[in-house]
Amino acid sequence: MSMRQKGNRQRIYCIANLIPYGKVATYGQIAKLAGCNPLFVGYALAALLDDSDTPWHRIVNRHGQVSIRNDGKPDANQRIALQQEGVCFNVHDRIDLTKHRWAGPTLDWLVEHGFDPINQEGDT
DNA sequence: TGCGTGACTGCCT
DNA sequence: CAGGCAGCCACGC
Repeated sequence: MSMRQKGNRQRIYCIANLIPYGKVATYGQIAKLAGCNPLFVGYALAALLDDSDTPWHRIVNRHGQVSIRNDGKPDANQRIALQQEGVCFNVHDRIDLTKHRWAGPTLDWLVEHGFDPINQEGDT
């Protein structure tokens, strides 16, 4: 696996790359999958370049809103990119996570890539 | 070589 | 019900 990197960032990127078109994931969701704090997810994505293959624009905060950068305002381009994928924003500039939230990778994928399935909420 | 920065979330008071 | 605090990886200068 190319994910043998000890850094959680590589994991975060790998998971982020799985987010399908028209779907969004939260920092906490990615964090739990990667086995690290949500804070690191933000840190990791902040280091991504605009030309990165990682669909970082599909990752929003737990309020369903576009993340706010150190500029003091959300990246309008992120919202536009999401809207182009069919993601709708509410009156409060929020995404309906109950409709657009990514269900997450399959258990097979987790095992295939050496992730810890036990860490996931496999409750019934 | 060491320190500060950097896109968040959940629990406690 | 709302606000504040703690968590701890990787990169640049």
